[in-house]
Amino acid sequence: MSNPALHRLARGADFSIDKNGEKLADGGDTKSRILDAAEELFMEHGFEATSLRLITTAAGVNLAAVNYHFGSKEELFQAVLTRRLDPMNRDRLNLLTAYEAGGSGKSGKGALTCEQIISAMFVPALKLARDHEQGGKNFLRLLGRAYADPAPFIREFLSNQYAEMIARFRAAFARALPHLPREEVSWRLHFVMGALSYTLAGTDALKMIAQFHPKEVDNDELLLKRLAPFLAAGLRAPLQQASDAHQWFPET
Amino acid sequence: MSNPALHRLARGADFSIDKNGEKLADGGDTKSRILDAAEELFMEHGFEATSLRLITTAAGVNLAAVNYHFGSKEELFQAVLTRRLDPMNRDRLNLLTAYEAGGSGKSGKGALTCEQIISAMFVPALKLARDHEQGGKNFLRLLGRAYADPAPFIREFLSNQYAEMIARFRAAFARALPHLPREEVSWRLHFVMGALSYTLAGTDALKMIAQFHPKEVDNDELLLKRLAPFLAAGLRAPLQQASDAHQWFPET
DNA sequence: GCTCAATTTAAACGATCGTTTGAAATTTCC
DNA sequence: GGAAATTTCAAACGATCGTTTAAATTGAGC
Repeated sequence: MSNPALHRLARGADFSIDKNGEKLADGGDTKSRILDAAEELFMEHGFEATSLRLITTAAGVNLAAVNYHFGSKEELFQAVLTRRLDPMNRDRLNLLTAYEAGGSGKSGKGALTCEQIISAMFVPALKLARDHEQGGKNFLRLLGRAYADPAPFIREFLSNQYAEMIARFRAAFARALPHLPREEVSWRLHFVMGALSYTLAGTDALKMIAQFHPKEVDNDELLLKRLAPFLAAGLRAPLQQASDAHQWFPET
Repeated sequence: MSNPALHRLARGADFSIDKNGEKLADGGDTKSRILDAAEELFMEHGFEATSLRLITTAAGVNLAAVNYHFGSKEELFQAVLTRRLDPMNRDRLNLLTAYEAGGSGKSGKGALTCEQIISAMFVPALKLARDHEQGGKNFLRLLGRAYADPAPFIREFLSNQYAEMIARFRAAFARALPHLPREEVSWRLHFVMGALSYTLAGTDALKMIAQFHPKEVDNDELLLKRLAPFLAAGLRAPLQQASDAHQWFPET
């Protein structure tokens, strides 16, 4: 076997705490411990500023374990994202399919409402924010930051991961908003995804604005329940005519 | 003089191209050349992934010039942000003051419309996107990415830079939307700033969605003219009642 | 119990990082 | 034009990075 990255066959061992109980190493096998520690540290410091030594120390494993089990630091980062992003986007597609099969849309035959489509996007993210005790919320913030990361391998990875979901949701919004040109629908979908990812990632910037209500800062559920009506109203905004553009910005 | 970082008194030399015309070193003195190169490279690769050797080579200056003129890599990054962010936010405040002095608001005595407030936020950003031949657009993308950067010194710097502007615009929105609770206004302002920063930063993610119209991708003016009506509609959305929350998300 | 593959371990690799140093070059001021 | 201050320069600093190596340890199958 020349490629050590191919040795990743799980053995099934499920030990718990470290033998001397020193570190905060989580339960599970080596790969899971690395993924859990990397998820939290990548979220906290970003990809470039998080060293493999920091991750392996927090996970209570040897430094070489990352390259043995995942191949490289970049592949570890992709594995951290895939572990939760893949099921979340699959849930989104399944939810959208279920809504479309129900056929209770109000804006045309077979078309869903904007509220239903937004719900299909947000509910799986909300499930991630609630279900896991701490891993889910860490991941949502990590995902929001990955969206803004300039590293080419991250951008390409996310493009591939989201391609199918984007296509399906753009088509759904186009049916829900038949009066809008296709490109306007694309732009508004972009705004929705941008606001969602930024909101989930921006816990720190949030304190700056909602400084009087710090108790809500880490409540992702309330956050999404405020964001969804905001975005639904934006999606239904009347199309801006070229002759009205002057009301927004001065000429030249 | 014990502190070399205090030697930053401009001499006023304004030479142009490198003596052998090799690099793409911009005109101006050493400090300006460093700032220009750093602005572009920080935008392209992010803070951590951009080395001082890359910056100084692109600027055509010696490696030690950064530490001599700015003190450290972090102080250089803050100088890059301050150079354009400070005038932009001052323009925003002046524009808001001018609108308030005009007193042509429609939603109450002395209150501005959401369109006017959004215009005061967007026009200075739009000016930056148009006026400078390439530096302004580079900076807007850099700023959007700085918003999502987890580095503590970046987050603290931005909080201080934006504190005054946030307070003024929150008060303006609160007067324009008197029926909304103060905390709801804070949330919606957060959504507006998030969508703006994400939109200005996300040129790459944008290609993923608006794939059929790549000619518009780098047209920040058209982008903001589509985003502003979207956000104005969101700001005016009716307040979500607690009894209506079930329409968005399932219970438990 | 032995074998062999899978995993873990300690140690080191070469490369690159931000920063510092002291001397050389340049500019400023009188 | 000479003295002093400022800026540039080549070189090196110690530290840390991701990755690799080879030996030690572990576990499963016969």
